[in-house]
Formats: sequence, C-alpha cells, structure tokens
Amino acid sequence: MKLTTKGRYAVTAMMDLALHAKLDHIALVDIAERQNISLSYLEQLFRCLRKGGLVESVRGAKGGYKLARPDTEISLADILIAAEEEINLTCGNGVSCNADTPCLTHDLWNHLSGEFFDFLNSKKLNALVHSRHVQTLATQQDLTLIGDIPVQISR
Amino acid sequence: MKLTTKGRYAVTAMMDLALHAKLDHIALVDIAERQNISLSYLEQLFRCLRKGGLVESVRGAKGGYKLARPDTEISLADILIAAEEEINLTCGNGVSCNADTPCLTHDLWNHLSGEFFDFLNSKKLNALVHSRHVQTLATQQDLTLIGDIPVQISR
DNA sequence: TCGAATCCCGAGTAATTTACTCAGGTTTCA
DNA sequence: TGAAACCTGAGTAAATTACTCGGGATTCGA
Repeated sequence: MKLTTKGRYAVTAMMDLALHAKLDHIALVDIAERQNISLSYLEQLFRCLRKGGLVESVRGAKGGYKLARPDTEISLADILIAAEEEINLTCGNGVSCNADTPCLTHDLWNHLSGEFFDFLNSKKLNALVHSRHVQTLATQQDLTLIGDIPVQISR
Repeated sequence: MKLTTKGRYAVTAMMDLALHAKLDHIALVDIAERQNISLSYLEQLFRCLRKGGLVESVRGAKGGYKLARPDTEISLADILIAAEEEINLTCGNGVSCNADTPCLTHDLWNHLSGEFFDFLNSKKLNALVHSRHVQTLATQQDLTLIGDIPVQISR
C-alpha cells in the first residue's frame, strides 16, 4: 500500500514536462537536475512512459521529450500504470484462491481496486500542476537552475 | 501500490472472526484451516492485530480470539494499519525532498494519501461480511470443515 | 496434577522486488 | 565530425516480503 519511488518519480517527471510544455522538447538532463533524479533512472522510466504512449521523444542533439497528449487527458492512473506500478489491490488469485475455492475477500478487493482506479483516473495532470504551491515551486526551480548555469530558459 | 499478503490475510482473518462472532472465541487453527493460511503466519499477524486493539485473546485450551469492538466500528483502514501496512502514498520526504526543497509532488501525495485513508476508513467490517457472496462462501467453508472433521460447529 | 490446546515471542531466512548503475549503442544538429 | 541527446539490456546491492522455527507461558479438563 505504498507508492514506490518509480511511481513518484514518474508523476514528478510528468508534472515537470507539463510545467514546461511551452518549450518544444525537454531533455532528461534538465528534469534530472530540476527534480533531483538520476539521469539513468529517468531514462529507464521514460522508456516505460513512452511505451505507455504518454510521451513522445525526439532523438539527437536538441532532442528531448514532450507530452504525447494534452495534460487534460493524462491521469495519475495513466502515469502509474505506465510506470509499471500496478494499481492492484486484489487478492492476487494465489494458491489459496481459485475458481473452486475463492477467498473471502476476492470480490471485495476486485471492487475496491476498481474504485481506487477510478479515483486516480479522475486526477488529471493539468489539475495537478495548477495548484499555487506547484506553480511557486516550479518557478523557484527554474530560477535556481538559471542561477547555477547561466543559460536561456528557452534554449 | 499493491496490497501485500499480510494485509489481505489480516482482512480475511478479521472477516472470518466477524462471521463467527456468535461463538465465544475462535482458535487460530480454525481460521488457518478455513482460510488456508499458515498457522505460524497467522500467529504473527494476530500479534499485530492485538497490539492494534482490534482483537482480544484468551489463552490456554479453549482459548482463541474475538473482535475487541463491534464490527461496525472496525474499518479496513484500522485492519491494514494494525497489520503494519502503511497507508502511505506520500513522497516519503527522502533525500530529494526536505523543508528547503520540497518535491513537486509533496503536497499532492499528502493530500491524496488522506483521501485514500478516508476511503478505506469508510469501509466497515460489518458491511464487508454482509454481502451475499461472502455469506455463501462462509457457509460453504463451515460445511466443508464439518465434512472433513466431524465436530459440532458450536463447540 | 498432567498433558493437550492454545496463545505468545524473538529470531532467522529464502525469494522477490526495488532502486538503482553501467556500458555501450543510435540518431541528429551544428 | 563530435557533442548532445535518446535508447537498450544487463547487472547488482539493499530492502522488503512472506514466511518458518523453536521454544515458552497459560489454561482447561480428565
């Protein structure tokens, strides 16, 4: 019942993409710096996100990633599933639960799992980045980076 | 974002207790048989449930466990927390997230975690065992056991 | 009073999963 | 041509899970 860092990083990275959506493509290096995530780990993560159809990539110098769909059409559930976090509260149909002898909680968890999915699916990326708090943080992050390395934000 | 077997077993076992609440005390051996859970694992689990104040025990022969509160006052959240499943979707306040530089998702997950807790907390044990499906299963389980070992259900 | 049934407890451990890293590609821009 | 970026597969230390084991403490009933 815990969120793994993979899931959290995926959401963070997608929010970063959404926040900088006005730029053409964002390089993973930038996200790695802004969000304090290892580059190699991000690369691995974006493999999943790309396979999941959530981001599009441009290879080569000046390449990078951008959202494959408007941020109004990407939900927390989409991101977590793409990052290979199962949203799975079910009984797992293990040894002690099969067609003959389903466990007591079989239906219960199936049902709750569905409700939980709907909940996460109702949270869209645009809403997530819209909060005052996130906007403030994002601005700070951009300023900090510009302070460190004097580059144009619109490179 | 997965439920561990510990959490599932805990819920199953508590449902079993609730279903047999008319009996004075239920021995773990019975639950182990009915629900196909290893006895030693159940013992470990019930340590947690007892510490969490969800069940009361009677030691010695003819001893066993019963619910410490009416099943209307025990929620899924209570059980999962007692079983040491954290209901924790937060960012974990790891290395890359502290007071100075909170991560983008800090507030987001805190908030969602709360909502999820409320959701699980609204599911009370009495409602869980009330479903037609669970009632049927429970009856089957009791009959099967009586078939195996010819004992009175009301021993 | 003994022994079986039961709860109780701490510790150990194999398997699995997580959270990464690494060493190399390939593609594209300037 | 070379640097900047994406892309890939494989490896691995640490943490977690899902148990087991061996023993002890209590209580009932014969």
